[in-house]
Amino acid sequence: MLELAILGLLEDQELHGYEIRKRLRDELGLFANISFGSLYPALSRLERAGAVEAVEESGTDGGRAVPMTGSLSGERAAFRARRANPGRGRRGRKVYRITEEGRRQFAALLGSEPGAGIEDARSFGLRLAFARYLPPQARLRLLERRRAHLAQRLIEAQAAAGHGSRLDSYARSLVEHTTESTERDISWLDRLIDAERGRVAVTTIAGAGERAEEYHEMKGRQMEGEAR
Amino acid sequence: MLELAILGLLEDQELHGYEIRKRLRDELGLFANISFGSLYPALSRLERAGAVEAVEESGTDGGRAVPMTGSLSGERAAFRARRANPGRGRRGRKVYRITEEGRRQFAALLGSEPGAGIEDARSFGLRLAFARYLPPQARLRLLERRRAHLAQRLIEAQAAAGHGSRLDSYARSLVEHTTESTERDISWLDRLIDAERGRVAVTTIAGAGERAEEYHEMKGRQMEGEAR
DNA sequence: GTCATCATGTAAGCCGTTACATGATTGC
DNA sequence: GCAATCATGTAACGGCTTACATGATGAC
Repeated sequence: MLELAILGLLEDQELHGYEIRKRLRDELGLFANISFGSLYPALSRLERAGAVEAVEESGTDGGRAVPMTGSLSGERAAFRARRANPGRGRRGRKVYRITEEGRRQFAALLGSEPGAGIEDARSFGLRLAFARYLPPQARLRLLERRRAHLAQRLIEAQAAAGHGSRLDSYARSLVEHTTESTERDISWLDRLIDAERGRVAVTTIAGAGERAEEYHEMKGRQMEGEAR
Repeated sequence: MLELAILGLLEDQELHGYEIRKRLRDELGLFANISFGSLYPALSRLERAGAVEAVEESGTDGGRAVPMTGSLSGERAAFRARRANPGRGRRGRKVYRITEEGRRQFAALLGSEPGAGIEDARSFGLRLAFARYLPPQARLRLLERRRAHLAQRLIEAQAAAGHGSRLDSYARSLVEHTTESTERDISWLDRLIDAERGRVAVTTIAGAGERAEEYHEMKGRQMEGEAR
């Protein structure tokens, strides 16, 4: 799961560990503050598995550069200090890039159905956040599976509320609020599913089936207006 | 955490493991289907720690009885089969009752602030579900802490959304939906906090401070209309 | 008598945490 | 120079999961 998140962020640009943590927290809101004790070992595992590699920081390396901190003097100092120490620009900072093997692993992780098991909110959120790397049909399946799961939970909750279950006001308030949230989640998913079905129809008509590895990447690059 | 949930359910009535699992899933909606591999070891730990004890099933034991399955012939068979085998009525079913020590541990667990750490949704939900066993002031603190936590997350999310963070439509939809949900959670908490402040004011005027061990228990029993 | 369900348990392992330890960079 | 923050890592452990194993009860 964490590895999926890391690979997903690295698909987009090169990053170092500390920055990955920040993105996960601030940008996606998933893994509210993942701990370093998870993050760094995960990066090591990925590196050993050949999914990522340490790279020279910034420069003319073709990929998107590591974001600057905003301090001019600091960046100059970093430039001065940079040596031929793989992945260690600005001494101590280890920048990772995803490999081809890593992209394969990412696609596999992203596409794999969590075998009827957990299917929890975090796992879904993570997959949705990276949905642009999923083929349209898989995207639709992801949304529909989540919808079905929530609808099921709703049914069970209503069944339990029906027979007996004398709860005090606190527990009742909690259950009711949870139910409302779930209903809103389902409406939201319905909207996403609708939008997605439209897209799938268009794609199918155009003749492009479930084949390619990346989707809407062009669009993504355009949105950023970055040199390439 | 699981132990808190178990003790909380047992505060109310005697139960066996399988039934505890069902309650957690159907009634509270927390721990969607806790696994037996967690549940039974947890019960064993609690028993070893003297927090719970196996008891004779149903009969005239003073506590609330284990719920019947609804099958008359089955219940008669269970009665016939019952022997002096601690906690094993209906052969194979092990019914637990909370002890005085268990009540102390429960109060301690319930009241303890999760040291600035996780403070996650599940932990809060669990504590709220058992809020009636908390002194009014502690109840208020629980709600306010949760509110503060969510408000903080909201601020951080907005800060991140402000500078940069070009997300694609999927990630953006996820972030926006999450933000809306958080805002709704906060409104809900505000309502609970308002209601609670009223109660605290009344209690304080009446002269009852933060002392007793159980609250609104009378009310709870009345609501159920059960023989005692 | 047989099948679904109820019921309890053990073993291995995953995925994450906290606590600890270290050092570079940068603002003041 | 000193503190705050950035940055990387290790060790121990916590809590829950899956998979496996077993057996009783109850409906038909």
